[in-house]
Parts: sequence; structure tokens; C-alpha cells
Amino acid sequence: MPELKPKTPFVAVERQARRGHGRLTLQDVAAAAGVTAITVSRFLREPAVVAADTADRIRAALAKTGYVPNKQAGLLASGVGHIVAALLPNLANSIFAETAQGLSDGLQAAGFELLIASTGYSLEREEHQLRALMGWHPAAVVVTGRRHAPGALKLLANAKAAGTPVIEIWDHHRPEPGARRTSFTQIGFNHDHVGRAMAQHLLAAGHRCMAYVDSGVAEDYRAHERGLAFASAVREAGGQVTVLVAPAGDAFDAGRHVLGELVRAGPPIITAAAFANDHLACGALLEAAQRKVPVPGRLALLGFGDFAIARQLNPALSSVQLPRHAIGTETAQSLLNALRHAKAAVPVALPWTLLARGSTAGPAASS
Amino acid sequence: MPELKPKTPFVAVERQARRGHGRLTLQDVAAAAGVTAITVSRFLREPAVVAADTADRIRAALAKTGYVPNKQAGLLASGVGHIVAALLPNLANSIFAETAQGLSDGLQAAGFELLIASTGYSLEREEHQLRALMGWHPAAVVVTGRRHAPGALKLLANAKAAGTPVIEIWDHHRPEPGARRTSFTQIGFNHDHVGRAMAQHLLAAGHRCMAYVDSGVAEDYRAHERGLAFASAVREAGGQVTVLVAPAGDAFDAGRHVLGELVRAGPPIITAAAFANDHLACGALLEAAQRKVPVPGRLALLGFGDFAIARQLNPALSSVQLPRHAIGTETAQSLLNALRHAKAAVPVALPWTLLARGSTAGPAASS
DNA sequence: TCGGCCTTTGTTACCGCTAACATTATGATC
DNA sequence: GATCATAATGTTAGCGGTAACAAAGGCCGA
Repeated sequence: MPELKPKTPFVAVERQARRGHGRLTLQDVAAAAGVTAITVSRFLREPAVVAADTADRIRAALAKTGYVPNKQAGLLASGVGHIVAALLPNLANSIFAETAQGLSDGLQAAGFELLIASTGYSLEREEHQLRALMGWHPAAVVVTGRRHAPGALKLLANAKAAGTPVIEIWDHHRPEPGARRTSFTQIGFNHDHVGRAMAQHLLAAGHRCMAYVDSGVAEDYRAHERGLAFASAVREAGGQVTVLVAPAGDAFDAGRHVLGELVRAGPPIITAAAFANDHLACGALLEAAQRKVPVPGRLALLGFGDFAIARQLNPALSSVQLPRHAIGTETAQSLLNALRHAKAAVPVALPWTLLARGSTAGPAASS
Repeated sequence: MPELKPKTPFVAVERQARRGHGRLTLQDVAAAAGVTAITVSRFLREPAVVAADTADRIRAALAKTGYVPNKQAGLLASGVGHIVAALLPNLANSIFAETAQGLSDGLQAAGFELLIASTGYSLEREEHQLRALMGWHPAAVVVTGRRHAPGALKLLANAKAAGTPVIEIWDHHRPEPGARRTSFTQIGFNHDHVGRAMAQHLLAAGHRCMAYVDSGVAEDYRAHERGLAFASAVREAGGQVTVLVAPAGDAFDAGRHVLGELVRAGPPIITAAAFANDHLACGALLEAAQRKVPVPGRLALLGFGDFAIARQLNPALSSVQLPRHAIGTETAQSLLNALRHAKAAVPVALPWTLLARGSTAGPAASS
């Protein structure tokens, strides 16, 4: 019987052992407790299954050594992880910062961690970040908005197919008829509705010739959508709309700058303006005060976002109150539910409110 | 020669294979490219070492399969990871949100990811979060401030001992003489200095009887430290200081409320107030305008943080401009350097500027 | 007293990847 | 043509956990 020649000859010299990374392992704790690794592993996951005295020894060993479990190894072995990957356009923007905080709040209670990245409103960067984040095999993925680069869509679809909940936040929109693609759970609100509501509010106050001041961030499609819906609604009611784009840079300054254009415009003169966000609107409001342009007498101003400053100014800024924090917490809830019951996360349309304040009060000024 | 009995008998039935988690692995890509896993692995890390035609086949296989590397496995095997764990008191607060954005900006360029958690200013929560985050064996750890729970300190010290850079941000302070402990790299500024500078500024304008309005967040020790330094400096110059604590809740409202107390106080009447942050100060400024309290004539107001709104009000709010974003980017830089050269991160004292504006202009009002 | 069941702990293999070493093909050198 | 360096790829083992299965010991009823 011919002996099979081993592919590699036995070598007497021991191959250099690949030493660990210096950190404590389960083995170390197990040795200290006089058991094997699996028992400690069990104790950590299901303390009830180990005998009481063994549990005590393990507890002591854990305390003495200061062991920190290696979650990479755990995830690799078991397939269950506790990372949620989130992609937001911007963390500094108060809108998304609060959502991040909400997510963080909702997840931390359940022992999940937040792997976060910002896209700067760029779909390209979003795809890139997403690709990097997916490598950690997150338990769930949260992205902002419903528009994504093709590559990103493929990644998200793959993730969803593999059972990973994928949630789109800050939007809630019926998919476009033509675009048949995997649809993801949306948690947010419909920006068309908001844009129309803003128009209705100003129309109801008697305004006919208005402006929409779009965000200086060209890629912020949601602000743009609100503007389109706003314009449609106004025109359907027989009014006129001018769309201005705020200059880039400090939003207050941009708003101040825009005010100049607004009062110069015409004939017919513009009697009301809706803004892509409250910072722009506040800038305009402050500039109006400085120039002694009566608000809302000469020009009514309507913001979006209800930032803390809005109700502090004089007149107070009418604005749309948003579920900034709730989008985060709802997303966390929905996602945790989906993971617990191994089903798709449920979409949620969150409420928003148009808060009428001084800046749009009373009947429109006649020109 | 006695045959060693194997501990477990050979079983003919195959044990149930532990199937993977359904995702593509290197093996799949390798099979598609007609090579073995290690070759693909090498290609991904160092494309130059594989032959040109092999590289082409691998590239094709990667594109076809849409492979996403499993970073857990990679980190486990190689010990080199690209996660940075960051703990901030709050993500919604514009101060820390911008720092988070700065960190994100600085790290993303280098291909690092940000695992982020918020502590709500609680040391206990910080320790808890830190313990959870350490399980991912981050390449570096960023915490806010120099005060930590004992357990957290132990974790940080262990991490540092294991060669993981640990950076404390938003502070830059000589360690207390008594407290001998592992010291960590600090990137931020000295809050005592700021507090004293705020006092100097108001003293120079002729004020003698002042107030410091502390944050409503009791655990924000940095705001408290600024207040202590402010009070010391004023008293050393022969002045008087009253310390007020802002009520919890909306910071603008809190500032408005505090203004009432400020103008009621005395004799001797308070002619200037320094605030723990700009939101409080702006609230007070707006309330003063409403009550027709002359600013700075009757009461000078000095903020902290130079939030965007500060210079928009009338009079503009004097404030301390902070390296909010720079703390994040500097931290990222420092940390990347430390990792690249396997040495400790260098501490950085970042510059801040007291911006004198209308709210503290001119000589103090005489009482 | 024996088999069956339960409780508790251990053994083995494997998650997906990479370090260390081995092997083969290729060309350069004498 | 033998020797050696070099380039390209493969083999094995191990990172630190956990799933699946095995086994030892105690308790119970028949």
C-alpha cells in the first residue's frame, strides 16, 4: 500500500507561532477560573446555564482580569452583531445631529452601537462610505433619503436580500412609477406634502406673488422637492412663484443676502417667501428688521425646521416643526423590532406641523 | 508501542456543517477568478504583487460577484483595524456635532470609520459605552474631557498600554498634582484661561459687579471650571461675582429667564454677565431687547462658543470663538500620525479668540 | 442495580480572513 | 546545463470566539 506522500514534510523546528494582539482572551479568564473557554463564553451569554459556584469563580476571574470580549471574534463565530451603520449628509447640521442623537439614544438602550459616516450630500461619497461600512456586516443599515447611486443601491439590495434591515430616513415617498427596484423601509415624511402645506399657508394669508428660497446645497434634493411642490401648489391657485437659490456659506448671511433680492424684485412685488430652512429664513428676518422692512406687512417669511431660534425672534418665525429626534428614535425602534422578529422594518410616516407665528400673521399686505 | 486512544471516536456521519452567513467570501471570488483565496486577499491589499493577468481576472471576479470583504475576519486575522471609537456628551449640541463632523472628515479621508456614542455628560454612561466600544478593539479611542469614572480610566489605561492611542478632546489641562494616573493626549484648550480672559475683557470695559451664568447641565464640568476661573479673576481684581445656574430646558428660554434675575439683582447692580454658552447669552440678549434693557449700556453680555447666531443679533453678541471643527480634524490628524508611526499622539492646545462685539462694547455703565 | 434523563462541562470544528512558510515556474548567471 | 535569485501562487495554521456534539456525573424510578 503506497504511503501517500504528505504535501508538506514534517518540520522539526516549530513554525513561529502567531502570537495574539496582547489582549486578554477568554482562555485567560477561563484559566483563572479553572474552567475552559466555552464555559466562560456560556456564562457571558447565558449566566443561568452554568453552576452557581462555577459562575462565582468566573465572575471573580472576570473582575480580576478586566476582560473585554472581542466582538469581532464573536460576530465572526456567531453571525450576530450589534452594529448599526448610519449614513447622514452631515453631522454638524442641527437637523441631522438631532437624528443622530435620537438613533444613538434608541440603540444604546438595546446594546447596539452606531457606526456613523457623513456623505456631505454627495451620492458618490455615500456609495463609498456605504461600501466601507458594509464590510463590518452591520445588523442594520440606515441611509438618508431615497436617492442613491446605482452601486449603493446594489449594496443595499444585497443587504436587504441577506436579511439586513435597510431603512431610509428623512423621506417618505411613494416610489416613482417607472423606477422598479428593491424598495426599502422609509421613516420620515413626505416633502411634497410639506411644500404644498407651506404654499397653502401663505395662500390662505392672501399672498399671490411669492418666492421659494432653495438651499445653497444643490444636492439637497428634499429641499428642492419642497420647492417644486410649493411652486406647483401656488401656481395651481393662480399665483406666481420665483425660485431663488441661496448662496453657499453661512446660512444666516445667505438669508440676509436673499432678503435684498426679495425686496428688490418686481413688479409684481413679492409679498411672501418660503425658505428651505430656518437659518436662511432667520437671516432674512434679521435683515428685514435691520432694513426696517415690515414683516409680515411688506414681506411674510416662512421657514422650515423650527430651529430653536425661530420662536425667539421678533416677530417669531413661522416654520415647520419636524420630528428631528423622533426620526432617530423611531428608526431605532423599528429596526430593533425587525431584528427581534426577523421581519422587514415597517415604514413610518412621521407627523410634522406648520407653526404659524408672527412672520406670516394676518392678511397679506396689498401692494 | 501502545496506540494513543483518540479522545473522540471517529464518526462516520458527517457533523452538521456550520454554514456561513450567506454572504460572499473570498473563496467565492477566488473560485470565480481561478485562483485561491490568499491571492485575492493579496490583490486587495497590495495589487502590485499579483501578476497582471491574474489581477485582471480577479478584478473581473470582484466586479461580477460584488464582493464586500468581511472586516471582522480581516481584523481578527491581522490585528489591524480601522475603527475609531469616539465618545461625546451629546451629538445634537452644535458644539460637539461639529467636532464629530470634523472627526468624520479627518478619518474618512484615511479610510477609517467612526464608531460613535453619546454619554449625556454622565460619567457612568461614559464608562458603560466605553466598555461596549472597546469590544470592537478600535484602532484609537477618543473621549471628551479629562474626567472619567474609575472603571473607564482603567479601560483607557489598558488600551493605552496595549498601544491604542487614547485622546481626550475639548480640554487641555495640566494634570492635578495629586492625581497620578496614566495621562492621555489632550486636544483642546484650557477652560481656566478662557474663563479668565472673559473676566479680563469685562474688567477692562470697567465692570466690577458681574455674574457668571452656569450651564443647566450640572455635569458639564468645563463650563463650571470656566465659571470658577472667571470668578477668581474678577475677585482678584477687586470685583464681585454672582453665580447663577440656568434652568434646564431650552437654552434660549433659560437665558431669557436668567435676564430677569440679572436685572433684578442688587444693589450693587450687576452690569455685566458672562454665560456658559451662546444660546443662554442670546436668550438673554433677546429678552433684554424685548424689555428695553440697554445692552451694553445697562448690562453687558458675553457668550461662549460663537454660535452662528451670535453675530447676527443686534447688538451682536461678544463671544469666544472655539475650534469646534478643528478639534475634530486635529484629533483625526494626530491619531492617524500616532498610528502610522506607532507612537503616542501629541497633545495640542488649540487657539480660541474672544471676539468683542456690540454686546460688551464701550465703557461700563455707571450705576 | 440498571437504564434513562437531566445538568453541567468539555472537545472539535469552523466563522472568513491573513501571517508565515512552502513550492513552483521563470529567468539570470556563470 | 547546473545554480541561484526572483516572482507568483499555494498550503497550513491560527486570530478569538461560538455551534454542534460528546461525555461525565448525579438523580430517579423500576
